[in-house]
Amino acid sequence: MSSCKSEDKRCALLQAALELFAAQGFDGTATTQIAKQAGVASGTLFFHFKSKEELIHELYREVRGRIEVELREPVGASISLRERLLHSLEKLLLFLLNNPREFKFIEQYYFSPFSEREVFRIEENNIIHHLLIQAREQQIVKEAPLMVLEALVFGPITALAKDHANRGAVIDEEIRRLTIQSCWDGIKR
Amino acid sequence: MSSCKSEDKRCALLQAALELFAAQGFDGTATTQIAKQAGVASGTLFFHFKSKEELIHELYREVRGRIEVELREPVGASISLRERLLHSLEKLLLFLLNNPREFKFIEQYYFSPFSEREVFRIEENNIIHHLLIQAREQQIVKEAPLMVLEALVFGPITALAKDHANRGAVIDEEIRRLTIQSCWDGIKR
DNA sequence: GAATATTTTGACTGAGTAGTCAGTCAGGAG
DNA sequence: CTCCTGACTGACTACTCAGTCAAAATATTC
Repeated sequence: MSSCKSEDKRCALLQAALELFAAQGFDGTATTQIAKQAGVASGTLFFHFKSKEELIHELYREVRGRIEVELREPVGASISLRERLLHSLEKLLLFLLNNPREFKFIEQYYFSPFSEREVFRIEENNIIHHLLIQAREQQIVKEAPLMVLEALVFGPITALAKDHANRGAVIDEEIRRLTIQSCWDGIKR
Repeated sequence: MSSCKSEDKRCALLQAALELFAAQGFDGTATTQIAKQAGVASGTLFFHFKSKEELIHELYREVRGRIEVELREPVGASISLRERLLHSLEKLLLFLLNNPREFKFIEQYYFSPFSEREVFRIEENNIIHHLLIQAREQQIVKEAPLMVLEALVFGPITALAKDHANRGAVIDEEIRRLTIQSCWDGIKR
């Protein structure tokens, strides 16, 4: 925090890793390449991170933190639960569309053997999770297991993000609106 | 088909590759390990497949073929379009739940750099794709881009399959029914 | 500004990998 | 019986890569 030089290099390494991992995958990206892209020597990576695996976990934590911040609701907004939920879903979708590298990295992390050690889901511990529970309690959405409700809202959103990140599909305002609205139609009572 | 000795080893290699890839990923699995698991010499893999990459493509084609067969509808079934669609979705979900290795392999393939060369989607060229188009023409589902309709049905299904394959979530009959029904609620007019 | 602590460097190591190739051997043809 | 074919073998090669380390550079303290 105080000394900037050191934090800068660490940051540059995480940034470079994110870009390369998204483009080439974890195993397709050598640590030397990450260092090169970050503009540091190959050994520096291992000063800041114990191993390549630790770098990946650390990067995951960092990205996940950014998503949580992104979804954080403005205080004092007293609109309806339904509105708040739809708004959060829209924000999540927008974030994933605007940050395809982050999305690709996270999907990769989720399917990698790492994720079995360090538990993960975009879904957990975020506002949408809690909004769904509340909405179910208040009987404005179906009385279904949380797993089902989450699949019904996160599934379509990640499907669109996948189309965009991996195939360059253009997802305009209209498509986003239609999808989010239909997610609601799927879960509402 | 006729000569068994040769086909057997090729088959054993594909089978071993599927298991190991699902458990350890493409890069986490050495060709020697695949050969060992298949009970053949390391060189045999390269007799049947030009390279590791070709083995992966071949395995993908094989798995995809099996899914297509699985989803093939019985002829002469003259139930409604809605029934046929829901039935196909249920069959897809069941297949992915019953074959987590196939699911993991396919997801991995989709996110790997390979898929950019050899185009892929579970979605394309299958019955569900065509049923959705028909249903939209007949105005029994929403007038939305196909991408949206597909996201709304494949998204939740793959989300559940993910929960099951990667986290061991138990997806019972009730959960399947609820999810498929809700997918319909999401797309119906 | 000397002494000490932190950070950075890049050549190096050793483990492991994809793919090769000279040779084995069962079985079919003549 | 002899020759041939081609699936199969496994030791081998050329190479890559994560991680190390001794020394240099830079920052901090007294």
